[in-house]
Amino acid sequence: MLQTRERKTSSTPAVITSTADFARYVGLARTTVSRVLNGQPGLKRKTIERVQKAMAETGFTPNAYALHLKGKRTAMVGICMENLLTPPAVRKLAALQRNLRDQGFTSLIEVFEPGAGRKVVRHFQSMRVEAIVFIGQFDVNEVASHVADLAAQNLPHLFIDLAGVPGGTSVSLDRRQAMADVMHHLLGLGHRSFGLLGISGTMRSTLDRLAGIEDALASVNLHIADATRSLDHLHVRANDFEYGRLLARSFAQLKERPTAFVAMNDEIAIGAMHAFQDLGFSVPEQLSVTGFNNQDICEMTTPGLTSVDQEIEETVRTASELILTRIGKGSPGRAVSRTIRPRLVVRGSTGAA
Amino acid sequence: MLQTRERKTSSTPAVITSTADFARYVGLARTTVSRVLNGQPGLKRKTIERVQKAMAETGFTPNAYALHLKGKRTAMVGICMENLLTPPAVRKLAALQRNLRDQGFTSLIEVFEPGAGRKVVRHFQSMRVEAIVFIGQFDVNEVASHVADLAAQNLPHLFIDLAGVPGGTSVSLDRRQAMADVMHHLLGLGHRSFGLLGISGTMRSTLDRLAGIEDALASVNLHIADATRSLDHLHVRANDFEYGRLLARSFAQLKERPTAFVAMNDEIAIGAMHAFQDLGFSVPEQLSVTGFNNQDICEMTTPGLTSVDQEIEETVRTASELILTRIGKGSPGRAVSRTIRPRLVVRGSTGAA
DNA sequence: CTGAAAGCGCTTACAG
DNA sequence: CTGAAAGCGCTTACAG
Repeated sequence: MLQTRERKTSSTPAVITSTADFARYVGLARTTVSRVLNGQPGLKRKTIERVQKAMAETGFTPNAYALHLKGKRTAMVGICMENLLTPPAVRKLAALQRNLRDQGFTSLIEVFEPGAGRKVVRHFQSMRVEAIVFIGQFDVNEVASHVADLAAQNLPHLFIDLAGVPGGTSVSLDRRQAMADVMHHLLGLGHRSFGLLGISGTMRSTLDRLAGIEDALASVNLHIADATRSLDHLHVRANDFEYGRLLARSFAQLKERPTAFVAMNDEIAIGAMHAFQDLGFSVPEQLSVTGFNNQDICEMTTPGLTSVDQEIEETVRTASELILTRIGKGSPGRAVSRTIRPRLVVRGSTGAA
Repeated sequence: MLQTRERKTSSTPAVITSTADFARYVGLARTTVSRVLNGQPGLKRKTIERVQKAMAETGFTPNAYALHLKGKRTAMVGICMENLLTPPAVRKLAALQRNLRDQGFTSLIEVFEPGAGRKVVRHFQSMRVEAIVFIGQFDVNEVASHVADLAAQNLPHLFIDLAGVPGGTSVSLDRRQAMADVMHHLLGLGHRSFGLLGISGTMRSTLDRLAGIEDALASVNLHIADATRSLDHLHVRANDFEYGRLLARSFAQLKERPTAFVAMNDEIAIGAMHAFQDLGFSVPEQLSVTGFNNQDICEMTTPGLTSVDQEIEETVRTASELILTRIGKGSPGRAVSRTIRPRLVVRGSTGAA
């Protein structure tokens, strides 16, 4: 009793780091304390209260490392992010983290840089996460080797937004369909010549988009090489708004200018639309512009920006269900690719050719 | 040897979960494997290679929980986020995570919901993080109790963007100065009547902003109650763009309309500016608008939006240095409040009254 | 309720 | 290089 008093009034009480210390502090056996901490039956209410009071006083928390060593589930999921700067990716992260937390899981979040991914995956494995989720675009070959590793470790994984990884399970927007929808909309308005803004490169998602554009053009007997034009090679992509602006200025100087511009994302589209407007072109009377992601800003431009909604809620809901089921089964299961249907949102930035 | 072969060719090899299993697989003693894993000297190159090959084959990772139980540092920092939806907060998170990772630390990221914060802090403690960083605005009283807890546990903490927590160490933008700068700019342009957009409530950061507004007005003998007007109570804040739009429409109906509008953030400012323009007001000829955060979009509106830059790089650099120093010392140190000087960026949305 | 013991997966001396 | 042993902080029977 006296000892306890002294501790409490001491200005720098020794920090309690183990149940042994803590049991001594409360004046109970380690075993008893452990039973209280784990809510086991057959304890006097007074004992329980004593322990709870002491926890509040000392701020003691049982060491998670010892707990999990003893076999308690880690209830952790590792999340590999392409980056934390792309708004739609962060929205997916936020939604996923909320879903996982609601089911009692903690998220370990790491940015997964090209080439340094192995380190992240290893770290997640050493933390004995119960699953790994990848959000964003990654190099398919690099990531395929991780998929094999994880399968060998019996660890479920899931790609959000990256389809086509051998052995990979994924939930992703049907970008091919999305671009076909955009193109059909523009073709229906009479456009036959298209400027592509930022849609280039070898990333899987870009190839999917180009395939969708090709599909739609083929349906009216146009060939993508004839009907589209890209000036992406002329500028460096840093700030997307600025990139869109630069691309638009270059397109404006072209002798045979496309009548419709299809952008990689909303930022590039808005940058381009503003640049065109500054140069005296009226949108959509003289030219049409489309974005991608349907962010809040699309409502804020004049005219509003036609864009594609990713249906993030549905994507993340599907992803959460999939991964939680697999965690529950304790097995990665077989590779599955779920596809989310995009939604074209038409606004004032697109009009008749 | 035969046994090893069998394992390797078996279609579902038993998952190796401990150094004991692994040592058996390689055909070495546990001690030897452990020494290789920890890069200790005095080992034959051939032995090292054997172990490395086996690691690649099996994907085995030593259990982090056992490592840390043995006394290895966790090298983890807990980050409590107000939310993952505010772009500047996420940018701070991204920068902080990068800085920490460069120093060998892993970030545990959790959203810290009002009232449920204790759970997050406890979880971080149980994971034996070496420090806890809070990013964003929180209830000062709630958070003050955690500060006391952490001090008792000898755990360093840091608030990014929340000053004024008793016992708290913080790095934060001088919002009072920021708003004084904005107001001096507008006063210099001849404005004497101001509409406040979204600057209301009892959060510390809001009080700081109002104090800055008051300071600037006092310098020209104006009283804040006379010179400013808020209509925040008339609308619900959900989508900030939309909120700005709604507020502007209400202000437009006022008989005595302010000539300058000072918004909580860029989104509200842009929403308001667009609404005013739609109603036929020209900006900045008939009225001025200012934002806050200086996001990329500020360059994208017509006219460009005058805004305040948070100097995120400097903020996060200061924060990283502070927290890493304290982790290094293994002690929370005494409460310190570092202040970051904001930078007013003047664009076309502000002009003479 | 107490107290002694075993064991989770590691590392680190220690003797061979 | 091997092998046996101790110990990190827990939980869980087990005997009292």
